[in-house]
Amino acid sequence: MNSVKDILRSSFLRPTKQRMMIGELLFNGLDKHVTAESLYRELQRTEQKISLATVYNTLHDFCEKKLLKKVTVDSEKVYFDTNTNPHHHFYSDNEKLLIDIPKDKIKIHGLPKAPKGKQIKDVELIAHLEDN
Amino acid sequence: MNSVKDILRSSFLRPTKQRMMIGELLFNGLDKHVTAESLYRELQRTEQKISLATVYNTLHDFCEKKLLKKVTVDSEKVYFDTNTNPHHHFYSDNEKLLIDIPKDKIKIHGLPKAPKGKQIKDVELIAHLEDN
DNA sequence: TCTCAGTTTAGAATTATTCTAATCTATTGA
DNA sequence: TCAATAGATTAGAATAATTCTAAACTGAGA
Repeated sequence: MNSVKDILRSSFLRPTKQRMMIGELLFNGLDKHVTAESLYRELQRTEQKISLATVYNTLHDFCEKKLLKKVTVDSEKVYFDTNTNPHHHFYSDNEKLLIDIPKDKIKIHGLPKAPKGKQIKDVELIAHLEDN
Repeated sequence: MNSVKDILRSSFLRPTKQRMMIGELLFNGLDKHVTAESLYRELQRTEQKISLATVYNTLHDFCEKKLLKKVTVDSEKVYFDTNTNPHHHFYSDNEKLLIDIPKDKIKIHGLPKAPKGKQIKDVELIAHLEDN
């Protein structure tokens, strides 16, 4: 089985109560987009209280270990995506809502090569939505 | 001639000293990427002092009038792009540097249609760079 | 069980940005 | 040209997301 404890272990993160709690919420198989704030609020409802600082620390630790992907689509806050495979997003600026677009749907042609001394690390495509 | 004063007038913005100064710096024909902070620093060097609040106000006003385009690539700060035509970007996360990619270079195929009730307003592609 | 490096925490600090309320000024109509 | 006023500018306070700090805590190996 691929328990949260195993996930943490294989990323060399000590499976502390707090990390376990956060892991349970995030790694249940479904793709999720959370912010530090939204996750913190969700955690508040449980009995085990976790500080906001720990939520930030944990999200960053998970990111470093590639268990999460940081998504910057809105200057107001940072989203963390449990889908770490390459893929793209719809984003509704109004509702602050992120929706995944599977990578294989989209084909990008003609990307120029990176400037000297650089290489392309990641291509991010965001289709901004508006109401119609 | 297409002076800054004319640009402001045709956007129904009163050509005040401050807006003129900022316009002179931004609309000299070259594509520029600025942040409120970088523009403020640039303005500090001139004799006419402008407050940071005015820089923010002006950038937002220019944005509303489509004289600038807001670019969100980094959660730390917001960039404003004098190139308001559709186009894409390279972004070096290390150096915090934005580089334009002309739109016609890149072809995007297979974009799914927007969710019900929504339409695509704008497609933004960011190729993140790393050193090699 | 003991120890300690790694974690968590509250609260302070920082940073970008927005707000507020007072002051100033570009425009317009007389 | 001038006075009135709507729109702009400003300093500084306020806000919000995030990071930092230093002290207290804890999981895991000896």
